[in-house]
Amino acid sequence: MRILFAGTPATAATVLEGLMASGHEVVAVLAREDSLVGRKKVLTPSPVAVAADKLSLPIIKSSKLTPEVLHSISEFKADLAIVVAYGVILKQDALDSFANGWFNLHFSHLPRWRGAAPVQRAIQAGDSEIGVSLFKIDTGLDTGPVLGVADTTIEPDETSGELLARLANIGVSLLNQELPRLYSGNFVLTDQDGEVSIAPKLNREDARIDFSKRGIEVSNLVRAMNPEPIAWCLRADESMRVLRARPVESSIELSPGEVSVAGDKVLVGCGDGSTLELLEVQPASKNVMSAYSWMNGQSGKVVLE
RNA sequence: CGCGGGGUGGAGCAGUUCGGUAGCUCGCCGGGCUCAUAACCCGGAGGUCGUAGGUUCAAAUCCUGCCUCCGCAA
Repeated sequence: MRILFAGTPATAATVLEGLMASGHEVVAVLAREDSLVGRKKVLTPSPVAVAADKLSLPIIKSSKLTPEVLHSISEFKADLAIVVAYGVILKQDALDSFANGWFNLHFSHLPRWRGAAPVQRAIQAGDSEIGVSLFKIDTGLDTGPVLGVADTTIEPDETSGELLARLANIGVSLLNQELPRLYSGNFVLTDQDGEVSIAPKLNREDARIDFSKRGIEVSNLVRAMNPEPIAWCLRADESMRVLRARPVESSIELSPGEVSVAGDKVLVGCGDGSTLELLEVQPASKNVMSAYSWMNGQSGKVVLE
C-alpha cells in the first residue's frame, strides 16, 4: 500500500527511516513547517523534513491541514497515513481523506498517557513499564481503536530522550508486524480498555524542581525532563539546570536543598530525609558540567531552592 | 537590533567597582606518613588572564571593535 508519513521530531524521523529500510512504500512525507530555533532564530527544518530530504521523498511542510493542503496530499494517491508525533490535530475532513484512515504510533500503552508527552509523564510518574500503541485515529485525543501494542520496561535511570529513542525502534518493529495485516485486510481493531490518564505537553513550570519532595521523585523529574525542557532550580537567585541525578542512601543529614560534598559525590537534601546525588548540572550562563566540578568552584554554604 | 550572563594554568571558580606583573577548590607529577587508601603532610610543574587595537610609567582590571559559549524569552 502507498503510505503517507506524517511526523515532525527526531523520534518520528527514526520511524520514517525504519519504514523505508523495511521496504514499505512511503510515497510522501508531511511535516510541520520549518521553525525559528534558538537565540538567533535560525529557520530550521524539522528532523523529519531533513530525513525525508535525505531519502529523496516528496515532502509537504504544513502546520495546518487546510483543504488546499489535503488536496495536494491527495495527489500522491496514498492508501493510508502513518502519524508519529506530527503535532497537528486532525479534523474529520482530514481523517476522511484516506480510504484506510490514519494510524498513529503513540508512545504509551493506551489508554494510559493520552496526549502530547506520554514518555515524559510516564517517567515523571515513576512508571516502570510503558508501551507503544498503534491505533486508528478518530477525532478524540488518542482515543481511537487499537491495532497493536508492544510493551517494554523503563530502566530506572533512563531519560526521556533515551527511552524515546528506544521506543522509536520498538515502534518500527510494531509497524513491521502490523502493517502487513493492514495490507491484507486481516486485522482487528480493539477499543481501548483500562485506566485513562492524560499526558499534557510539558512547560517550564513542570520542570521546576521541588526539593521538599522525596529524592526518588526529584530524580524521576530530572530524567523525565531530559533532554527537554530540562529540570531546573534556583541557586542564589539564578537558575540552574539539573541534567542528571539519582537518589542515594546517605547517612548525612541535609535539609531540603542543602548541598554537600561527600567523597566524590555531590549530595543534596530532599524531602523526608531522603538524599539525591547530583551528577550533571548547568548553572545559568555556563556550560554543562559535572556536579563535582561545579562544587569545586563554590565556596561557603550552598543551598538550592 | 527580544532580555541577560560568561570566556583567567587540565577542570570549576575568585580577582575587574578604587589599574601596580595572579589566588582558591580540585586534578596532575615527585616525596613522606600508613598494613593500606579516594584520607593526611611536604614539595613541584603548568597561565602572553578569548582576540585586535587604544589610554597609561604601568592593564586580567579603563575605552573601542571583533570572535566565541551559555541561560531566559520566542
